[in-house]
Amino acid sequence: MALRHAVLAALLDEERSGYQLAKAFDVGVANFWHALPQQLYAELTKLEREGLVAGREVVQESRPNKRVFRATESGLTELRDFTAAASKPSFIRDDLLVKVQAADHVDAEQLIEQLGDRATAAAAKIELFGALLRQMRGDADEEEFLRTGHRIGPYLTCLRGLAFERETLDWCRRIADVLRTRHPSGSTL
Amino acid sequence: MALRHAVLAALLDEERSGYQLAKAFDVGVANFWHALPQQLYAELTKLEREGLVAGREVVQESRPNKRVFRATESGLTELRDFTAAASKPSFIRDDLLVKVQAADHVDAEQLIEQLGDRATAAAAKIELFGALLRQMRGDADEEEFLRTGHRIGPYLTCLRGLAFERETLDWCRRIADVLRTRHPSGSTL
DNA sequence: CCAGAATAGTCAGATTCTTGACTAGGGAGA
DNA sequence: TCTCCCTAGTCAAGAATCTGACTATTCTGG
Repeated sequence: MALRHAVLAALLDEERSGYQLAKAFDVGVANFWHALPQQLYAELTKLEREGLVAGREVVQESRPNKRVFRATESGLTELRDFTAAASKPSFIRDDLLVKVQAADHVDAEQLIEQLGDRATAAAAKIELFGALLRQMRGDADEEEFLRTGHRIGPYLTCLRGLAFERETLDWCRRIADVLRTRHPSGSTL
Repeated sequence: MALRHAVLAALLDEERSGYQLAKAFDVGVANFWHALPQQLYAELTKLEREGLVAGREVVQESRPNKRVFRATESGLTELRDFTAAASKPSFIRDDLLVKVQAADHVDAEQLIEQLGDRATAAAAKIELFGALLRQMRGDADEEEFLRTGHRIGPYLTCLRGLAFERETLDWCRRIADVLRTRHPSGSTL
């Protein structure tokens, strides 16, 4: 039941359309939750029916009209209740880790390649999150922004995303090194 | 479809019962995949029907009998095919991050408390993973173990788990500090 | 002695998430 | 001009996951 709360959290500070949400919740961007467009449109429909978000039609020229949503007072109440309740523990679920778990039994070169792909993706996210953070804090430095800034929630989750991707990048490189040392297969030094 | 591969990966090196798997895939322990007992028993049934794992009854005294499983040759092939295919990108999905995203709109003290809870859990996992790593590498130091060790797959995923939990712990503390600075509410310094 | 935890599973039902397709108009590049 | 991508959504079906309950036996702590 947390998708709805993630959506509410995203609609607190600004109005967004389902399409905009879909882009924010995309795998390549999301820093606090991930979901597919279909889930988001469905959830918005439910949230609106329950009065937790309010929608508004925006007529546009030269592109399709859209409906934008904002969290209502009762949406905020719902989110506060959610915050008051215990958080579920987070856990790891990652294809790549499964492959590494089986590292001693599978093709090392394939694994190294996949670690490289993941590293590339992580590097892209690091760039993205770095830019996002700079944009959010504006002229202030981080300490100052976090002390006095206006809206720090998104900044804090973005910091988490950044740390996570950095960790991913380091780990991928380290593991690839270990595997290369054990299997000097390519011999293309 | 990755649960089956996670199970196969767990049954490569040693026989395990569903019950043992269930404990290894528990939220508090899992370092490469998480699943509930029900899922694991169901998956084992399917895997055995498809010949990817082989089960064997073990009669026990003073406790219920059990069935232990091991990956078969065709299970290993399946896992190799899985390794050859591209990995799905990993993503974040965490209640606590949703709450932090909404930090500017919810009760700071509750948030700080939850960050503390998560930090405690992370510290416990750090202990656990540290002990696991020491046990796996035995007398060797890490570099040596990773160069010459026998089975490094589980070690590598455990390293990832450890790094992740350390990152979680640091982040929780940092965010709690930030929130305390902005809301010197308790005034119980 | 009795309660509760650990071992070792099973079943049904609901919810959530993913896959894949489909509509429709406008702008940009080859 | 033709095609592809972007905006902005919708629908259906299936797979994966979670909630919650239920059966047995044995060992352990109070």
